[in-house]
Amino acid sequence: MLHVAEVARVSVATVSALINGTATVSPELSQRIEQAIRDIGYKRNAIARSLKMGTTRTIGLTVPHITNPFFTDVVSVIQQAFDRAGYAVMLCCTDEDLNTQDDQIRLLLDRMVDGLIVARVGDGAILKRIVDDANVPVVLLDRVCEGVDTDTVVLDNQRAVFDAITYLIDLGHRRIGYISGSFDISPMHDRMTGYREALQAAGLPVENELVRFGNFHEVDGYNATMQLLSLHDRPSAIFSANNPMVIGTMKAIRDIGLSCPEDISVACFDDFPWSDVFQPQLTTVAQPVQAIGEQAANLLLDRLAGNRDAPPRKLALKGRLMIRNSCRPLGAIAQSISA
Amino acid sequence: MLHVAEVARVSVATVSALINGTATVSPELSQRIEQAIRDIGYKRNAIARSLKMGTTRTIGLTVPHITNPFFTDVVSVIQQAFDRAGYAVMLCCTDEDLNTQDDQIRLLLDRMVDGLIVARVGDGAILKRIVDDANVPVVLLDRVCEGVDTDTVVLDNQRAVFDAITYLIDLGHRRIGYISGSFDISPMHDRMTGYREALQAAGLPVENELVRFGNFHEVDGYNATMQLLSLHDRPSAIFSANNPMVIGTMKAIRDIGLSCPEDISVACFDDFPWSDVFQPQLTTVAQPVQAIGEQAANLLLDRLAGNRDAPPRKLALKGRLMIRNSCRPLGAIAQSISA
DNA sequence: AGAGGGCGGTGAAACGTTTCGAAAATGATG
DNA sequence: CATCATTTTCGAAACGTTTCACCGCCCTCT
Repeated sequence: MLHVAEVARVSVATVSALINGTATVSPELSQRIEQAIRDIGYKRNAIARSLKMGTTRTIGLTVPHITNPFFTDVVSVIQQAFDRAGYAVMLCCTDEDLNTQDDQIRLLLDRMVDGLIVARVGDGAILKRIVDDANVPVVLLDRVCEGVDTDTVVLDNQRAVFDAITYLIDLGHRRIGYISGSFDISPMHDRMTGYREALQAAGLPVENELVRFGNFHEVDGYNATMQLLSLHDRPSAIFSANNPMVIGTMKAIRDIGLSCPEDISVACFDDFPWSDVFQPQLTTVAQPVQAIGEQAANLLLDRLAGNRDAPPRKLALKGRLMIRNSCRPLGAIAQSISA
Repeated sequence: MLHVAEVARVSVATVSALINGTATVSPELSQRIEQAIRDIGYKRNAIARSLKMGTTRTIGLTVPHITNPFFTDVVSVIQQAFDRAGYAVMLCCTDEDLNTQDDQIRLLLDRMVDGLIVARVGDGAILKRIVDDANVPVVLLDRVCEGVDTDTVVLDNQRAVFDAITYLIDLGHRRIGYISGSFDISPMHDRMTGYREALQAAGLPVENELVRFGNFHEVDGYNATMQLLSLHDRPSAIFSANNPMVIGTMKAIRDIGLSCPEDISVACFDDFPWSDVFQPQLTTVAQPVQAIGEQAANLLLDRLAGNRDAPPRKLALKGRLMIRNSCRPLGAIAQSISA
């Protein structure tokens, strides 16, 4: 900029004024400056600008796994939204690990991101502290966090699973296996509650042996399913509370020599692009990923636009049960249908 | 830092020296400074540091679509690699659009990223100019670029498709439909060449009506497949040169009332996590995503470590044909198998 | 005892912007 | 033509670091 100013024979203040339109500069000087900018190929240094302005026009986004199709889609939507608004987004994957998450949030905060969208991992205590003394707006995505009172976008997980399990019950299933992720994130807790309540509402017992826990990965779903299928009285249906784990479920079913839906019905959380192309077409709870991503982006953009003092806004969106052919009717229901 | 210096009754230079370990500071002062840092909750401002140092420890990464599972995986691997090295990564999705790509690369360059990994889109001319006058190392991913002479990691696309088509031919297929993305990116060109050469090597004609072009999206695959299937003499197999398009292919096959592999065989580029769980299990060309991501990261990290003058390095990795059950033997071969 | 060499510490310049108050130029008015 | 108001331009400080040249000080060696 100094160089431009010299070539155009003006002061740097004038160049800055022209570039930012913060003051009127005469046509004559404008032209000289613009010419100089072109000649030199000048590009404004956003780092220096950020230092002075105290804003980077960059936000941080952390998700547990980008390969989980839910997060893939949400990241994609959020990236587009901020791109439109002229923001860059720094992406971090925490790999469901608490320490990694802390490090990454600190990394982002160090770099003076203007805001943060976090699909958090683990206990919220550390996150709360980090967020409190960093003075940037934060929106929590997918997972609420006790004690962190900030904008939030989540799914109504309890209701969504309630509906899915009720659907299975209506099909005649009585023993329904349930594979959960660990309880330290809210959706897993809420989904489990939905499972329990659906059973109770139908007068069915909640049996501990039918509930298994895994760490969100395919292999966990595989192991959990193996355990469920080797029960003395095995379930006739399995619901997996997350998407990567259901792959393990399907592989376990295959490896044990059973088939879906003939021998066992399967449903899971999170839709994916291939779900209605291959057999079996998986019955899933689809999250409104577009809406979730957009709402999260909007909440943050609104804060960034200056609306700092509004009370925290909590959005809970509705999931949608996508009924396909991976769950079959059982018992009396099946007979009345085939009759 | 000024504040810390005051509280610890030392100069800022000493604080800086301690934090960075660039000079020895006496145990006494060290302790006072560390205490002050804790008391105040001081965090070094990475922006000011970047301005002074001329490095941001941030890299830019642009991909056409993060929802394409190939790019999802590669992004994930790259993110992890740079995370380990203490770099942040800014992610941009260009949506296969040239202008978007230009804007985003400029955005990244403005923000003074230390390096760039680009899965480019469209013609390389503008990219070349942008990259030339920005003075940062660039590695090209997945797609080479005429005239831009820089580090590159690609797949040996021609060979990979050659093998896949040859496999179909060996199964007895003679009329093989081919759905390509547009030719302005190198992989599509090379894959097409592989298709042609495989046919020629087998003494088969390359028929124009069997080759269709799309714009990488599911809907393009759908339309192209519809066209292929309504040919007077329709192909017995279809190869899709990209992954999202094959979803369209499968939907078109279903909608037209055919089934795979009984009526038509299907294979495609890019493996995905569900490919061997559902029916049909798709035969795919798997790219070594882990290696591709790591190599790209390593090339860039090496440049960032100071190795600026080494001549451009071009890596071509091998794909792997994952044979599953979406392609069936035909004619004499089928009979000899069933005999 | 004086010279030389490390060591620990500091002041101040520099990175490339934005911005504020003041100065200069211009135009309008009496 | 002097005065005032308005518009345009500018100088310099500031943002929060790093770094370089320099300065005491103490130790060691002749």
